[in-house]
Amino acid sequence: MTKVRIEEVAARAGVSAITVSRVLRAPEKVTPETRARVQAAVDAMGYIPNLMARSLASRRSGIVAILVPTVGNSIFSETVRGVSDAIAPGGLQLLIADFGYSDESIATLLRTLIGRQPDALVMVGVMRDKALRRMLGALSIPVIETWELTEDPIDTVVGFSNAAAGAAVAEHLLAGGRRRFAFAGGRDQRATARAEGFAAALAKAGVAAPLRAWTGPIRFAEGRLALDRILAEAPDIDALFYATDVLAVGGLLECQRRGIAVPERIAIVGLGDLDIASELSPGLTTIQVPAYEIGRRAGEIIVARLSGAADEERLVDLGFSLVVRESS
Amino acid sequence: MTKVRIEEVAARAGVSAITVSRVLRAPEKVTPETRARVQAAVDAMGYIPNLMARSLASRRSGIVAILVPTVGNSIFSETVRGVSDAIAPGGLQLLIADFGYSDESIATLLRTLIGRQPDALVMVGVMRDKALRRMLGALSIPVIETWELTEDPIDTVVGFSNAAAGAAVAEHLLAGGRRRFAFAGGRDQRATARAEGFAAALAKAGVAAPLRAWTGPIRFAEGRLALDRILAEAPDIDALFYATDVLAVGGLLECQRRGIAVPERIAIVGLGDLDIASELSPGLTTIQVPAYEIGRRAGEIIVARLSGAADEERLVDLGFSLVVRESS
DNA sequence: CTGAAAGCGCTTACAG
DNA sequence: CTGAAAGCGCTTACAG
Repeated sequence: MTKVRIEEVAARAGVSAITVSRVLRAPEKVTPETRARVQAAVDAMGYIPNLMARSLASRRSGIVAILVPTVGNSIFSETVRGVSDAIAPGGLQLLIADFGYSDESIATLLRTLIGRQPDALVMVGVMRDKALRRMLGALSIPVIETWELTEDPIDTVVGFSNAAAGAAVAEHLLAGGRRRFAFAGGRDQRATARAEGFAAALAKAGVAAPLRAWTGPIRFAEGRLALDRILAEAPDIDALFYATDVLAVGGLLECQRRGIAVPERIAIVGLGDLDIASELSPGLTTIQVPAYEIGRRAGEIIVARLSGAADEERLVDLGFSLVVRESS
Repeated sequence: MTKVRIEEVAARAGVSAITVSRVLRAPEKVTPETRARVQAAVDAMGYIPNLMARSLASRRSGIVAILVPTVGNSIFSETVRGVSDAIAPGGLQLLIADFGYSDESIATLLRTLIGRQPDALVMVGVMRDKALRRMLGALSIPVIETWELTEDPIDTVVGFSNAAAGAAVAEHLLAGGRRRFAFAGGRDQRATARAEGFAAALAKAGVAAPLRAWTGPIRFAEGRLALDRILAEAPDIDALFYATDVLAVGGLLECQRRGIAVPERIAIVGLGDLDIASELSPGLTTIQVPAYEIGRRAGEIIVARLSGAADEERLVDLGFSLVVRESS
């Protein structure tokens, strides 16, 4: 297939290139007869418009860029799916990049994404870097930060309060009579916020600061190892909050294996409400977060803005909810 | 930020646009002094090349398009990650689209992806539709089909034999003395191939055909429901093969809940070797598939081909392995 | 080693 | 309702 260009379709239909272009983008502006003739030529020749050329000429790329910590199995793929579902009907396409949880590569990735002239940008997380904030703010396209909240978004932020989630877990565990706490999670912004909210609520209640266990890449095994380390260091811990469900499930299963009674001897709480959380016995108490909804809402905001809607709120708090099951 | 164009950078550096372009793409062709002057201008002005214009002029988009059943939590995201890891060093970007397991939307999605002039295309699955096969074949870019095998790929296929995997499970279960079999899974090509391989091996051994349970969207709950239906219909089933681990885990947990002894009363086998398969007790016997490696290899083939390497094999069988744990 | 000209394949803005 | 001209921001291919 030597690629068909718009001029060739036009020649076949006996019209000009602009008319073909109109039939494809705004058919109502063309008489039915012309339209039919052009459409027939398009179909016969298998013409597929070159979107690169269209983007360059129209200054509209039709691309939404999304930057995620990892394009792998994880709760973020639900957010990606939400964005995809929201923008697909509008004919927008998704350009995806992952920074592998490595903050250094963010600047480079962002520049490459921006070079592609996206009509909007979605990122998991809130950008702290001043220079990058300035660069993104100057882009004059919708820039949606997600999965956290901030009073000062670059443009718009869609998420929930990770600190409040941590506090809600602390209050729940305190109400259940727990007194010796631990927190296990990684070093990223969101886990840190959850840990801080958790610790602050505990401090307010006058109990000892939680033991902090650091985890590596998010996998079930990391949750298991964190549990082992925590119990080795402080055997009397009676409540453990994991930054995410994957870790919590690993910890819960390890308890089953070691014969540690949950929730009697130790309460376990996660965050994310993965499908599996409710399938285990005991079921995992967890913070349910609107992962899909965050993406969906981000996508909807983008579609609205691109079709000329005025900016809505700059801060969209989608909240979270504590789902109490048998593990606490 | 009013966008900076290459002409403006050139003016500031006192050179022509082509020289700026060279500094960015082939710096060794420019004298060190000129290079430094241009680079300084680029940095000072925060110039980011317009990749749409570059793509149009160079007829190289730098984009790899990937079509997946769903951009959600699933084993395919490992494949996406593999592709991403392999192509990122080469500066290629990933345009992703999902067809939500709905075959009708594939043609439309494919045309939009192709309109973006990708330098290569990866798809999960093997394309059967004749017209689409012809269209993709005529594209003159690498087209990699994955997750299955076929003697007649459009271009190159990277995967493993789903039928052989099903047969391997059957043989393992037969060797363990099982005699009354069931299979649970969806209607997609891969699940179907697994079911067929499983049934064929059973037929060869002279045992009764397996009971077939159909499942919906892949979730733990679907595995649980399939188990319930199977045992209601045929209480004497002693071996159950699920098309994927998510379903199998759901079934395994349901057995625990209902007090059905695994593997004594019923053996359960999955496919995928998700992290959680080894964390459960009993551990889940499963077929380990090279999900990440499939993507990685597809990406490597693309990178090699785009840099002028001759075609390697058109059929890359990455195999699978049976991981026997306690559930069978 | 550097640059002027032409062109990539569309759409915009203006006419008629 | 339809089209001729100009231009989107780069790179290719050729000169010098």
